[in-house]
Amino acid sequence: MTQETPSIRIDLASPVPAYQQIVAALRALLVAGELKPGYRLPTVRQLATDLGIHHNTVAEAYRALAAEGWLDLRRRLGATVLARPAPRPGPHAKADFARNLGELVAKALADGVPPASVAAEMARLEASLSNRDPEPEGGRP
Amino acid sequence: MTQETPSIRIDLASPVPAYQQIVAALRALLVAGELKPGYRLPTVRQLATDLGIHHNTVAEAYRALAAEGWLDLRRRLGATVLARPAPRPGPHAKADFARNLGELVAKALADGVPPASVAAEMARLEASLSNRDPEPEGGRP
DNA sequence: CCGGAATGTATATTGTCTGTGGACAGTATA
DNA sequence: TATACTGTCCACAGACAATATACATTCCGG
Repeated sequence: MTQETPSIRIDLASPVPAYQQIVAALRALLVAGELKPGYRLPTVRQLATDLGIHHNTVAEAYRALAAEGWLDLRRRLGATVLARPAPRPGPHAKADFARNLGELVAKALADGVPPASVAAEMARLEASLSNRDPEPEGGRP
Repeated sequence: MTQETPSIRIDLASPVPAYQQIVAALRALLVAGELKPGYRLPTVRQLATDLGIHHNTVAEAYRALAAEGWLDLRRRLGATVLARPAPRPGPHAKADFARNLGELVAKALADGVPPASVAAEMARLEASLSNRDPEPEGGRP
């Protein structure tokens, strides 16, 4: 096929809903620029078969991403990645991130992950934040 | 009163369950060492009143923390913070943290939080990770 | 020693959410 | 135009969250 399917993995045993896992995983790829505007995602039935879930569950994830402005959903055309300008942050966006980050780190430490590993992972992400393309050029057809 | 109540805030409108918010918030305080062994947490009814929820919801959060080894629950005595050794990390602990961290950062960027702010918050936490007490000494009665 | 109050626990109930099944509607292609 | 493919809608079963209510246990005052 002309474009490789984005490698998504979800954990059906996890308490976090499947469609939310799909949203989080795809959004990470979108933010990272691995899914550029114009990209065509797999059909809901195709991705559902790959993940072993119902196509309606994938459809709900796609709808959530479309509501965020990432995707354009059309019948027969599938899901197309849009060029999405970064929105103005809401009043709580930064504070919410800080709180969730603190709780996530606390959870990792409580699970026994060495503090050095936690710090290293954050430092790795910081580095990748510096190398961000400020304006990704449009993909070619 | 002799010991200040830990300041916990939960968002009843959030889709994440209230008892999980309590668990995450208290665990962050426990990991940070702000709640030392011997500390007595508010009673389930007291904290429930403060948060505007049912006392059974707080009790469920306390039970979850007790199952993790953080608290000792006894009738009439309330919840007492225990000295909890860091467990050996499970096989997926580190990888799970890395994945969740990446998705959390992607969410923040998608919400419009400036990459510099995201990096700064992570750097701030890294610094606090260096200043950790390797072995907190037992509190005195 | 006893009784009441305080506190965590157990059970039942109600509403919400998640995932699925199946039918429907729209669109590109032959 | 006919057909196959694709996203959408509606209804249902099961699980989960939060509550109401009653109970069991423990401390304290007399």
